[in-house]
Amino acid sequence: MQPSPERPDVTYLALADELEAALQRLSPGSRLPSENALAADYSVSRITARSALRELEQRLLVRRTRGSGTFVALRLPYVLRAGESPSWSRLVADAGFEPSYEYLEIETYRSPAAVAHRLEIPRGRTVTQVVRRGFVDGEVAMTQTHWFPVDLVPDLDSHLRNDAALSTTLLNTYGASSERRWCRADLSPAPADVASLLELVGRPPTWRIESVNETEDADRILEYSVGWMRADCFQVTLELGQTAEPTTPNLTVVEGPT
Amino acid sequence: MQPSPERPDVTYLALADELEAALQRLSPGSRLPSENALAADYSVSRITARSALRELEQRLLVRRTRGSGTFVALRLPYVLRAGESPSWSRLVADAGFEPSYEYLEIETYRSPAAVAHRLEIPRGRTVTQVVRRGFVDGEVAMTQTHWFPVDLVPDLDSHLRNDAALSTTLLNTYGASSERRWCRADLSPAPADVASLLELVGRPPTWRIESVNETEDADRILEYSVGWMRADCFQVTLELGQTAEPTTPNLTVVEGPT
DNA sequence: CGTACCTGGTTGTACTGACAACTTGGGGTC
DNA sequence: GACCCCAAGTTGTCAGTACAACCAGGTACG
Repeated sequence: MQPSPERPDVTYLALADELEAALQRLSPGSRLPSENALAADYSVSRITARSALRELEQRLLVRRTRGSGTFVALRLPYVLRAGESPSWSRLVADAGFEPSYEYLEIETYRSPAAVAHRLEIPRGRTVTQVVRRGFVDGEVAMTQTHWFPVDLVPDLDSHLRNDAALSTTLLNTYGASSERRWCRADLSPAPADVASLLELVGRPPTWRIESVNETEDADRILEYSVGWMRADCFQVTLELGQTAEPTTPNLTVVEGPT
Repeated sequence: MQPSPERPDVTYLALADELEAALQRLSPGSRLPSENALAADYSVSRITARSALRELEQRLLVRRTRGSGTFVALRLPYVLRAGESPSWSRLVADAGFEPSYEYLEIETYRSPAAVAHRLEIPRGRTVTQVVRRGFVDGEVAMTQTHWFPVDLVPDLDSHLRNDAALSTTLLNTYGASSERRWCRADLSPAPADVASLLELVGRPPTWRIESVNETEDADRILEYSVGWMRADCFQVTLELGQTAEPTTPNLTVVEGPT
């Protein structure tokens, strides 16, 4: 019927492609028809409708929550580039959405060896560990664990109660502005505990971002953090060098020679 | 029974976790028991066994091929770092495996605007397009499309027939050594045509890597390429700055304060 | 007015069964 | 020896069914 490219002969993939096309007109957060409704509309079994929705979920286009429904995913761009240390809340706010945090734990204790090494402090020195979750528009999107040397940021606990934003707290309270010393990002299945925090069933791929920030004068390490971001919430892009503007032409489609 | 952490109460996830633990002892390429065998061994239905294997596939741990079986995935590290332009075949060879290429198309035609812009040549100038697939140990792992200005690399076609390795052809035939000017990587579902080349059913996550290489003297753009890599074949990592050695401690697991 | 409960709707899991599509290896034929 | 064909084994798809887990909104009750 449609001038669309060859639909696959597999029912659920054809349905997924059709739904994907229809998704373009919907705004993030919109609700899709239920599995039963789809099954009835397209005269397929619920199994097939489910498979199509799972395929869309794997394409990071929709987000499903049990008991509630299937919703168009909100996916924010997140570019990792040399020389830039973006603030997560600013990034979300710039995209026009409301960022918020939930602080799960703020504790001070003796640093384990791995953390001390990253912070470049003697092993056993006390550090403050902060575990938090970030929400975009009320939906869980990421979780981070930060470590700070206590002699640089004492009583972080009480300050965070007044001001939820970590970076502004650091700046206002301690005058500490952080620059990124290094960071590393990869895609790995979230460990079970992280998957639970991110409300992910199973262990689908998530972004793991590990970074070390130093003080503005590059004198000491201010912060070491490990974060996990839902791949269906962020379109993470890694850039090296001065790149051209991004375009997504169908370049791999062979164009006819002329 | 085991001192293992809390197994989920969901049957297929528990089975997936059990199989994942067992996978550690297997070498890449090994074959797992068939779905029917697993169903019988663990007294579950084939549906449940399938779900567990699909979960492992989503964790990028196994690779399944219809009619053949389920095999332990071979996942090579692929690090993107400033100042390094790794050759794909060397990377694979260094890991101790046999890289090989299949050249799908080598054609010369007038450059479309998007490509000309990347190559920094006037639009409509002739370019040579090379489409190839890369195999690791006989399994499809990636596909790339390259574009070259023809005045820099004329008759690429005939030279590639004698020497399948693109980079050595460039070096030996044209004396052209390439340095990376920039590159960009992100995770996106492969378009239908790419998914077909990579033998992926549906459109699971794949790495999209776009890069521009310049001549050694940084005088001109030698090559523009867009590649797609199977996420279950490569553990892509981006590193910015001088990073510490990678460790994967369970850092997000809250350690008791002392 | 606020809280607790219930109820309908939605997604998640699990089972059974059947057939399709594909791979691999063996055996037969030329 | 080379080639073709067939059969067994394996994964992929689709159907129907049932129940579990969870969410949200409305209702009843204190």
